[in-house]
Parts: sequence; structure tokens; C-alpha cells
Amino acid sequence: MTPDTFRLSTFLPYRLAVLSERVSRRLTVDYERSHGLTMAEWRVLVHLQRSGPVSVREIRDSTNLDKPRVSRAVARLEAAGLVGKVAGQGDGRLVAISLTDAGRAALAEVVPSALAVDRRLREAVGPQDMAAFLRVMEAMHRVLDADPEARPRAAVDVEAAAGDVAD
Amino acid sequence: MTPDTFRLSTFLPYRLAVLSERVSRRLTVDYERSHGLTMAEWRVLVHLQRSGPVSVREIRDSTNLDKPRVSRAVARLEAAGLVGKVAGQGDGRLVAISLTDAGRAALAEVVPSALAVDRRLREAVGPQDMAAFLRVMEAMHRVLDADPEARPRAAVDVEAAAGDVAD
DNA sequence: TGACGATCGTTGCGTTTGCAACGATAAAGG
DNA sequence: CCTTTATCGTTGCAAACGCAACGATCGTCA
Repeated sequence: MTPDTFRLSTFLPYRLAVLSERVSRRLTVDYERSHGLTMAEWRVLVHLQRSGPVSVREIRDSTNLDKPRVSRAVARLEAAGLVGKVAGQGDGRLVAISLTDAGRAALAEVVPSALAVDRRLREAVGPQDMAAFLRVMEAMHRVLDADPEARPRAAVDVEAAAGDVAD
Repeated sequence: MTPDTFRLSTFLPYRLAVLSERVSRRLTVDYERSHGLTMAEWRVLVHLQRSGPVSVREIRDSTNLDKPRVSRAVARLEAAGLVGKVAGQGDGRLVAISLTDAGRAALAEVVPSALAVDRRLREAVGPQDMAAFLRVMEAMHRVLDADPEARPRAAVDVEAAAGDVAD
């Protein structure tokens, strides 16, 4: 409790931020260099690959990006011809965003190196430790879930949690 | 090669970023609300608490912030009266930045809640898993250390690293 | 059906970010 | 001693960010 013992280098939030930023930057090197993609655009593209036509809201929940960021990322991707956007059919407020062929081609070029980064990280860790790592991350999320001061957790993968009514 | 299997929700860089951002945001609630501190200013203050008068460069290496960010954070903290800055004595290029009494007081108010967040995160995890967690983070850093495309690791706190990583 | 509240996506706006260039000082080399 | 190179910290600037407000559309209920 004595503030003198406070050390940044052992502070969990700090360590998480440092590692996370370093990993993210390493990733960015690949998809920024090849297609000028920002992280937001990258996430949107990746999500669209699995989702089919979706709304901005759906992307927001699935990519942990806020509304304006998704909106602008989609706008840039549309200008670059990587995604298409049409007005929603049933609901006039919604839009339907989907990959174009060019978007799929761009993904095909960028995904392998991203997967390589992921694979290298996993290979450097034993399966035992990796399982523990994922357990810990989940436990930390639960701590935040129970904390009224923390922002609610983003929606989880649709197939993983079928039938959620987040709204 | 098989982009169809790519899932954002299991992608390690994404999971790290999501957790890290959520934890950081939770932290920010405390020190932003009480003193209007940004994360950069918070890190600078915390580091100064253990370091004595130091240069911008030293802060940069110890807080994982780039040069301009430290410079501006210090400028704001100085304007708020939380740190003092004097020209370097030996080397005319360096500056010597140190905490003021007001800065120490601000830290004393903010550090406990930050420690509480850290403690709650650690308590939710078994010591076994926490040790594995730290091992994994270190292993990932080493992967990036060996990657020429990755940004070099920030300088580590020598004293802290000693009893830190089970190795 | 008409008014009210809620939700969708976009946009405005001030702040922050990241990179690069800059002046100033120090160190190295002839 | 003078030139050259490197380092320190700051600043300019364009881009991105975060929050709030907005128009538009939908659902609800009197």
C-alpha cells in the first residue's frame, strides 16, 4: 500500500499495454506497408470475411471499435474499393457492408503474414502455458465485468455465444 | 493459406489489444477523474516517484512512451505544478525533471486505486496461472526481440526484472 | 394515426497521436 | 581548433481519435 513500492515495470496494466502495443505495431508493419490499412480497417476487413453483409453496429460489436471509427474505416475501405455498402433492405437505418473481390484479394495477401505472427507467438509458448494464458485473460475480463467503473465487455464471437441479445 | 479459418476473436494480437485497452480504460477512470491525468502523464509521474531527477530520454526508455509524448506530458505536468524541470547541469542538452510536493501528493491520492486494480486482477488468478502468464508475456517479447520488423523492446527495469520472471 | 422515445449511421469539433524536421548542445576526428 | 556527426528535447503538421450531437428511421402505444 505504500506508494514507494509502486513500480511501473511490474504493474499489470502497464505490462499488458506494452506487450499489446508492441504486438500491434509488429502487425501493422505488414498490412500498413502493403495496403495502407489502419488497424481499424484491418479489423473490419477480417470480420467481413467471416460474416457476410453486416451493419455498422454488428461490426462495432465484433471488432471492439466504436461507432465513428467503424463508420470512417468503412468509408475509407469503400473509397478504396475493398468493401461495398448498400442501404439496408428491411430496416432503413441499417446498412449492409460486404467485401468486394478486391477486398478479398487484399485480405488474401495480408492474412498469411498476420497468421504467421500469431503462429510464432503461440509456438514460443508451451501449450500448457498458452492455456493458462488464455485462462488468465478470461479471468481478468471477468474482474472487469464485475466492476461498475469498467466499460462493458464487447460482444463475443457470434458462434461462440449463439443467441445473445446484446442491445 | 486458408484465410477462411481466420477468426478475429481467437487472434492473439486482437485479444491482447482488447484486454489491454479495457484494463487501461478502467485505470484511466481513476486518475483522469481525480486529477485530469492522461495515461502518459500518469506513467511519467509514477516513474519519477522512483527515479529522482531524470531526463526526457530516461523517462522515454522507462515508460514506453515516445519522445514527443514525454515532452508534452512533462510540459502539462509542469504547467499543473506537479513536476519541476531545470536545465541539465553537466550536459546542456539534458533536462532534469523531478516531482514537486504537489506531484507527490497527487500520486499519493491516485496510486492506491491503481494498486487496487492491479491487486484485484492478480487475486482473480491463481499464483500458478499468474506465473505462467508472466512467462508467456516474456516469451512473446522474446519472439519480437528476434523479429527484425518489430520495434526494439523498451529498456527494462533491472531491479524489477530480477525477481520477476521465472526463468 | 400521430406523437414520443429509441436506435442507426454520420459528422463536427477539439484533442491527441506519430512522424519528421528543427535548433541547440556535445562528442569525435582530422 | 575546426568541421563533422550524433544526441537531446521541442515543435509543426497531417492524420486519427473520442465524444457528443445530429438527421433519419423504426417501434410503441395512446
